[in-house]
Amino acid sequence: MGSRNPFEPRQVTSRRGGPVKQPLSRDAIVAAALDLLTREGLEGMSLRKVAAALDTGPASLYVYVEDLQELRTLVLDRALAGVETAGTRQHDWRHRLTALLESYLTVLERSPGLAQLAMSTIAAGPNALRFIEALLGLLDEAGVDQPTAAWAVDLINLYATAIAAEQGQREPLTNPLGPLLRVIGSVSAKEFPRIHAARDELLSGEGPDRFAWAIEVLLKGILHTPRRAPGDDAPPTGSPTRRKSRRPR
Amino acid sequence: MGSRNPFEPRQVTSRRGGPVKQPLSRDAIVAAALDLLTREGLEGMSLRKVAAALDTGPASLYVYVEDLQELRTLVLDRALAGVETAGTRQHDWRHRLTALLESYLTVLERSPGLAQLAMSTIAAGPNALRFIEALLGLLDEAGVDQPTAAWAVDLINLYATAIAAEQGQREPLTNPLGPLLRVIGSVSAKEFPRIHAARDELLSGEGPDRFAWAIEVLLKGILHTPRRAPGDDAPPTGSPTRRKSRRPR
DNA sequence: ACCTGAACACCGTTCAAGT
DNA sequence: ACCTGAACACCGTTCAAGT
Repeated sequence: MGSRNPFEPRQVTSRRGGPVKQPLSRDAIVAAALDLLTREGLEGMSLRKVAAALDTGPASLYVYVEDLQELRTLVLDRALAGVETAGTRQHDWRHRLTALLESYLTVLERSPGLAQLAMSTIAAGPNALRFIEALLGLLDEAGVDQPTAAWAVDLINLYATAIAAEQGQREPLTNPLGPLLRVIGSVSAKEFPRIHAARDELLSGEGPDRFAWAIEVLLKGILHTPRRAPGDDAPPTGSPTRRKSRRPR
Repeated sequence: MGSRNPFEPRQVTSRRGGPVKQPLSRDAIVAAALDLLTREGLEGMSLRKVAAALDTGPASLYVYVEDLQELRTLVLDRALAGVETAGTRQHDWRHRLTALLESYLTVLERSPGLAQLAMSTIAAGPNALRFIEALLGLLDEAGVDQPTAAWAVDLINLYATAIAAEQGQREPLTNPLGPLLRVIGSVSAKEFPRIHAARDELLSGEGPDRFAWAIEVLLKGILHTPRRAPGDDAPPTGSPTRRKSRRPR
């Protein structure tokens, strides 16, 4: 029909009848991928489907994205933009830490497969950094010394991610039952007496209650396990190593 | 050449020049799959490759195995057979708990991709149950009450699995550097002052030291966070719930 | 009952060819 | 420089056909 404007290339009606086809860009690709992930899960976020959603072929994406792994990293950080790190000034650090972690969990649970992706991706984008920065701030407020806080961030982050991944895993399944604990109700008292005896407790508890309990455990443990004893400024010279290293890394 | 004996069907020299081709069986399939997983990682354990290793076509496996997901579950439990749950009588519960977890970790690290598999699989086979039974026993020795121990098992198990999965993830990568922390060395002091200040601490520490510290955190936290206060036999009627539920499950 | 070849509906990635 | 069709080397799963 009209002449082509090179600055707005190929204004074509989209397949889904949307207004206009966006020109390809890294951002558009990541946005489409996150949309697919949210609607169809991790398996649904293939390069071919992302390309199809953008009305192009899979080969076109390689201009903007190294490979699938890089796309996943970008998608994860884009999703983490939804994590609330602001934090109301009103509450104490404990409330705000819980709120921060619940926000993180909510974001991971909103897109099925995102938590799985978070478990298998390095995730050092700006939004992951913002999350870590906020965690460090709250631990500082809590009175945790810096070396301890540094490791604690890792522990908390890993646990929260793992919880989300585990819950995401059993969402498509049947019941609101436990994680690796479902066969447990019918376990033999002879072979596994303790599991049998504790089977009701093993299966009890809503996810959020367990999460809140676990966070309490982590915080209480962190507050009572400084990497250096309170008055111990210099690293000990005798080096009373905790345990023998399992292997060098 | 000779006549075929129906009880030992198809005695054919294996592709790899091994002695004889085993008749197909669930056990042989799982063994071949675990072998592939150990040697080639999670991607290498495809149904087609397992079939090829057994000198047959992929369709043949479906006689013994429901689908890939079931095969993964079986492979995981077979691998967990390597976890040492016996425990020497000599040491205290703390030593034995650490030894148990290190055995679990060692098994998960021996086969690259196994930890990932453990994160995405329910794993309620006999060997997973044996591991849980042992954990419950040690927590009981430690004086942890049963309701607390039940949730603690889940927390410890999830953390250990997640640690292994994270470490397995960066094994094919370059350096002995941190988990989501590598860009962190060059992070802007303006944008992320706390990360910048703590960057050395964030990157410090060998994997085993961090793991030992984390286990100490978990144990100390668990010992100090009973689900019910020590003298509190009945659940409280007023139900002072910890926090509002995020959503029903 | 067990096994299989062939097909189906997918993958990620590459590359020569087009604009 | 950006985009693409076609191909390559894979997937899991199904099914009719063989023994």
